[in-house]
Formats: sequence, C-alpha cells, structure tokens
Amino acid sequence: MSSNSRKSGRVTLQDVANKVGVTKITVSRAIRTPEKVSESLRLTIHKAIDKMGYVPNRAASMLSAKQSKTIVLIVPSLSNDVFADVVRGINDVMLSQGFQILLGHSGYSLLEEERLIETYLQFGIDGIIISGTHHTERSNRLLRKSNLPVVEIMECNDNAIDMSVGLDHAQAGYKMTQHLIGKGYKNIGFAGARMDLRAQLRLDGWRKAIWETELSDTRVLTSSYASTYQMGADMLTEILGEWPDTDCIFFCNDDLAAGALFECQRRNLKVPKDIALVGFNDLDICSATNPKLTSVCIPSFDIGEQAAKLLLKKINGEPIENKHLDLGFIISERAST
Amino acid sequence: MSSNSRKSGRVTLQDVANKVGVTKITVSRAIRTPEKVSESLRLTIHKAIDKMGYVPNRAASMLSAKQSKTIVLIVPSLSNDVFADVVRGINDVMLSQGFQILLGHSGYSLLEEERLIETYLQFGIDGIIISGTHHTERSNRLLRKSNLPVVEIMECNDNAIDMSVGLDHAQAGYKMTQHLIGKGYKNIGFAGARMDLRAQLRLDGWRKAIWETELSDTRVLTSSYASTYQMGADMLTEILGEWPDTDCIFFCNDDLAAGALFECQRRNLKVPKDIALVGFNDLDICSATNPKLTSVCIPSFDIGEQAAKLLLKKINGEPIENKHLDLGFIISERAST
DNA sequence: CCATTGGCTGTTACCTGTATCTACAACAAT
DNA sequence: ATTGTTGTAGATACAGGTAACAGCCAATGG
Repeated sequence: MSSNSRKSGRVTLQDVANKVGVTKITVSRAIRTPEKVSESLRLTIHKAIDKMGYVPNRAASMLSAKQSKTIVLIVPSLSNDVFADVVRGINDVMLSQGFQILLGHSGYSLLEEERLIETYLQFGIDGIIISGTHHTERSNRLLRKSNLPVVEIMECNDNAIDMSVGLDHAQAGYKMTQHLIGKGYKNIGFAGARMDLRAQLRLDGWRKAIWETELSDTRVLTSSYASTYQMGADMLTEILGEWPDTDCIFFCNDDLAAGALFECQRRNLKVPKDIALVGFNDLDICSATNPKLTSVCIPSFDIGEQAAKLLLKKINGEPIENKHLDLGFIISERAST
Repeated sequence: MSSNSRKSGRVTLQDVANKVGVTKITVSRAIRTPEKVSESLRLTIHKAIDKMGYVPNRAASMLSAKQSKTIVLIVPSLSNDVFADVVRGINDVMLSQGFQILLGHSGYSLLEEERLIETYLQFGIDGIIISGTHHTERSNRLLRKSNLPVVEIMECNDNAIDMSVGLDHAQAGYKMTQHLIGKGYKNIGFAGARMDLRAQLRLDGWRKAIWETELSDTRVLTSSYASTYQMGADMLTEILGEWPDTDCIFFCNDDLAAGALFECQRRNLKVPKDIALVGFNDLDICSATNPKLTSVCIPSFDIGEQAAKLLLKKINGEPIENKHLDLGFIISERAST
C-alpha cells in the first residue's frame, strides 16, 4: 500500500498501468490515441480503467499539454432567458469540439466580473467569451496581458479587446422609436433600470429618433437598481404622474414593460388604447401577457453560436475575415402598441 | 530568451523569482503565507508580481497541494430566480473562505448532469453541491467513487448520497392543498410540467391531502415538457374543458400559474372568484401580477448558505451533527385564492 | 564564549500527465 | 544478407507549483 501522504487518493494513470503491467504513457495513449496501441492491450487497459474508476486529472493535463480544451463564459445574469439561450448556443458548438465550458456570472457587477476573470485565468483556459465591451481598467489589462482569444458578446463595436459578436443597441433603440413614431405616438417616454452600457445605448437610440422630430425628449426615467416587475409598475406610475399625456413608453427590458402592464391592469388603463408599452429582448413573457407585448427580438442563440465559432477559429489559429459580427435584431410587433 | 517550446508563454513563479533574485518557493510564500517572508522582500516581490502580470497557475497548485480550493455547483436551470438565489447563498459562504465555485447547469437533463459531473471531477475539485437526489446510476457511482463531499440540495431526504439541504416537497404540496381545502375550495386540480422528482413529490402531497377528504383526485394534468407561460395558459384551457366545475388549480410552479392567470384575463374569468390559482416557488412575478399569486415560498438563499457551510465542514474534517437539513417553506397567501 | 533559538530562505522531491526521442521487434524491399 | 519501414512500447524530461526538511545567521541566555 502506498503510504505517501502527498498522494491524493484518486486513481492515477500509474495505478492503472501497474495493474495492467505496462507504463503509464501506454495507458495515456490507450485513452487519447487508441489507434497507437495494439487492440488486445487497448481492451485490457480500458477494462482496467472502468473497473478502477479512473478519472483523468485535468490539472495534470493542463500542465503538461499546451491546450486545456477549456473556455470560460462570463455573463452578467443567469436568471434571464437571453443569456440562457446564449449559453445553449455556445454549448452546442464547443461541446462538439471537445471543449469544456466554465461558467461565471457577475451579477452585473464589474468588480465581480474582474474577480471572475482573475480566478478563471488561473485555470489555464484557452479562451474567454464575456458579455459587454465595458470592463474595469484592471479587467482589460488582465485580458490583454493573458494573450488569450477574447470574444465580447451582446454588443458589437470596434473598441472591443479582440473580437465581438452582438448587435447595435443604439440602432435597435433608434429603429424601435422610429417605428413608434411612425405608428403615430406623440408623447413617447423611455424608462430603464440598471442602466448598463447596453441600456444606455438604447436610450441614446431613443434620443436620436426623438431629436429627428419635433417631439419632446424629456420623458426619461432611469434607475441604477436592478429591474423588477415592481419597478416597472412604479415607473409607469411615476411617468404618468409627471407627464400625464404620455401615450407610449419604451422600456429598456421586458421585465419592466410587463410590470408596467400589470399596473395598467390594476388601474384599468387600456393597453394600447390609453397607453402603449414596449419592452426589449422579446422574452417568453412578451407573448404570454394580455395584451401581448411589443419588443425587440435579439438573436441570443446565434450570438452564442457565432461567438463560439469565432473563438474556436482563433484558438486553432485559423484566419478570421471579420472580427466583429453584427447579427442585428427584429422588431416583434404585438398587441401592446 | 527561452526557446523551450513547452513553455506556455505566461509568467511563472520562476520568472518572478529570477527578476527579484530569489528562488520560486520564496515567491510562492510571499503570496500564500506572507508572514513567513521578511517585509522588505515581500514588498519587492509583490511589486514584481504586479509589474510582470503574474497569474498563478491553478493547475500546478492543484497537482502539488492537497486542496484545489474549488467546488462545483450543478443546477438544472439558470433562468430561474430560485437557483439564482441559491447561487448567491453559496457564493457568500464559499468566497469568503477563499474557495472558487465552478458552475454547471444541466437543463433538467440527467444525462447532461452526468456529463457535467464527469467533466468537473477531472478538475480535482474539493466538493460538489448538486440539485436533487435523483441522478443516473453512473452519476451516483462517479460521485461515490470520487470520495468527495457531496451536498444534494432542494430536496432533503435520507437516501441522499452524502448530505442534503432542502425541504420536503411532498409536505409542501400537502400543506398547500390542505390550506386550499380549508379555504373551502371543493374541486381542486393539479397541473405540472417537466415532472421532475420534486414536482412529482408536490403532486404526491396534493394527492395525500385530497385523499383525506371526499374530494375528487382525478383533476390532474401533467406534461413532461418544460414549463412556459403558454403551457400554463393551455393547461388552464384543458382543465376547464375537461372539468368545467374546477374552482382552484394548484400549479407545480409559478410560471404555469402566471400563464394561466394571463389566460383568465383573456377569457374574462375573475381570479379568484371564478377560479383560484396557486403557484410554487414564490418568484417575483407572484407579487407583480394582478391579482397577485398565492405561492409556496422556499428559502432559496438559506439553502445555498447552509449547503455551503455543510460542505465546508466536511471538507475541513469537522464533525457534522446533522447530515440532512430540512429548511421548511412558507405559504405566501395572496389575492389569487 | 558556546549552545540554543527563532526567523528567513534554499534544496530536494514530489504531484500527474504529455511531448519527444529511443528501442526493438516483424516484415518488406533491395 | 543487408537495409529500410512500420508498428508498438518504453525512457526521459519536463509543465508550474507546494511540502518537508535543511541550512544559515543574528539574537539570546547562561
């Protein structure tokens, strides 16, 4: 029995090798490059592996090999179907290529994001997919110094660290507002919570569209807190209190819009007759409420898929024709406008 | 210049040591046990670390040290506030103890869960927190053979692999149904989607309560698909079609209940006068809709916190007085009943 | 003045895999 | 018979850290 106190207790390549009566490198080959081991030996080895419950130690692989076959995905939130779809898209591509994905969520905190980046860099990963193009100074430095392939997702712009896949949120805000103006709304407000960069860009788009007309650009309400249904309700109340003639509100996300819709039901306001409501992201809830909510549909799954493909190309050293992919958006017109 | 092709290109302890003019073990100590290094040297070393952008290689640490200071959390879903709270609770405890958390989500697939377990075991982790007590045969075997501390969360029962923290879902279903019976409802239905073990237990509880009365136990509708708002609406339609005299429906989660509520609004059914609706989990949406939804509130944050504490105790070899913690639940009575 | 102590730093030996080169059959080609 | 090729397995040398112990030197104490 091994009495070496530094042993971890788990079964190692060497243990399997001893059992079978070969050297560990042969066992390693039986696993990773089976064609290089004679069939009979290979079978014996695999039987022993199963029996002994051998699990490769990835830490050792990472040390020894150049690739860890592991990437990291950092998203701000996990309780949001948009990111759940992104994760699915990335999974689909990476798992099929034998890559593992480590998941981190920052809770919309740039400092927590920085902590996550630092942590995951320690794992010797091969690449990073991260939400947004806005990070702390130190995060940027860490990412740059790591020399790792980085794909920033959701937004798409040229001042990304390396590559980016997403959409133009300012353009989305602009087009949606234009659309609302085109439908004849005169007093369009904007309400946003947790005004991260993307929400800010949507507001910029709203402003641009408003400025191109004679309409008033004062009807803006923002909060730095996280959005909740309750906040949507409160924001509706506040906007109608301040500007009673508001006939349409563009919310920076669906949660707020849904919360506002529930409040309208309580106040017996007819949507969209008395007031029109618009969200962003086109989550499930938009097509569930009564009336259904107009929203901006973003290609979450595709963003994940394309980001993963881009990252893979970079990891494999393949040429990349376009470092920045704008995947666009679709205005989902429903009964709330 | 180093021309060794096996070098990873990142800065190592040795690089820092060379720069400062000490050996790598001294640099290691300056980081991990600073009190063992003289102050002047410590400062010099830390300055060099900052300047050179040194990031420790965790793979190497894991190999060398007994602990990886890393645990894994596997949850079925991330687009669900219940699990988001669990994650927060675990984070709060583990991060303060210097542990890293790797996150995995199985999408309610036991096979995907098995894949995740296998993957993460390769990382030389110190412990696992995993949702539910029902896994594939192979998952169970892998977990047992790993000899790692395992905490199963959400449910709480004695046939857990090792430890468990959660609540008794059967009891929750039972108590809620009793409560509804107590309020005078006569024709209470049950509707559930993605009938995982926990949903199944809630149904069992419903049955038990119904059987204790003269009421009918036939009003049950289940689906193996994932729950959506739309499915809640469809289920309401189906139940009312089949059993028009239904006066109350107990949904296995809030999404379904909310979807049903929206459908009632469309059909101009008054809730709770025409029909009462009940959910499970007490998500934000319950207190946002109109009327607000009655639901079962479960201590998500506490579950995460307690699970983490239990795991830490086990990792540190401290005695554990109670391997199974039942944290209970609260019935949140609102306007929908 | 010499032995002891305690604070720092260094030496050596690992942890568990993989890259790379070497060794040695068996077999074919010259 | 000699040379070359192919297939298979072994030997050696790492990757980048940490544990355990050894060694040095100034301060302390009798």
